[in-house]
Parts: sequence; C-alpha cells; structure tokens
Amino acid sequence: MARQKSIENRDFFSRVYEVTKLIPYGRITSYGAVARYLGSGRSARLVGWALNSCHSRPEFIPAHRVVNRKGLLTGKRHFGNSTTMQQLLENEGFSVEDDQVTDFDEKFWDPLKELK
DNA sequence: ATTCTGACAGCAA
DNA sequence: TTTGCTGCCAGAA
Repeated sequence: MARQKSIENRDFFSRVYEVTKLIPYGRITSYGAVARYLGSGRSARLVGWALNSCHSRPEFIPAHRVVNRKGLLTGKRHFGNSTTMQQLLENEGFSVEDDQVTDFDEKFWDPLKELK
C-alpha cells in the first residue's frame, strides 16, 4: 500500500515545505497558520525553524510568502540580503512597507481553509 | 544523553 | 497602549 498518501506521513520539516510550496502566487500566509495546519498550532516556531533549513532543500521554497502573524518580514535576514525578501514580495504584487506587508490581511492564504 | 536555540504567537503586567 | 515573558516542538551542539 502506498504510504505516501499525504504530507502527514512526511517529517515535520517536509510538511512545512510541502505547505509552503502550496502557497499560490500572489498569496501569503503566516507561520502560525501553517503550524495549525500541521496540527500543532503553537509550534509556529518550528515552521520558521524548518524554513531555516529550506536552504538545504534542492527545491525552491517560497519562504518569502511566509511571514509572521503581523505580516512582518521577520525572516528577511535569512535571504542573504535584507532586501531580497521584500523584493520578492513586491515582485509578486505585495505592498511591503517598513518590512511589513500592508496587504497581508487582504492576501492572506490560510492552508486550513484552502487545503482543508 | 542533556541543553540551547530558533524566520512565532499568546497572554500578563 | 506598548513592552516583555513564557510556551510550544524539533533539530543541532
């Protein structure tokens, strides 16, 4: 029997990557939302920690579409330059101001609702 | 094996 | 109101 039914079988890190990759272009989500989708709503830190290892992944992880609850680009410093993340977001149509996505509430993408 | 950290989130003062 | 502390889970040293 194929055990690879869904991301639930994968490791926590892989799950984060899977969900992150599922984020549509032009959309954005928060660490907490992803954490809740994974089952542990309070493990938002793990999401960030997992994305920290996304650099070790051969695939591209749109980690720039994942920001904190306030829409703040808390992880921009992990993109090499502090402006890379903002540039990527603006390139997708987001309005970033002072390291914060002003359209966060408008373009918020909740995996719980979209992927339920 | 134990301890600390970490791209968050929620609650308390 | 803002600021700070704790809790959460998993990986790395």
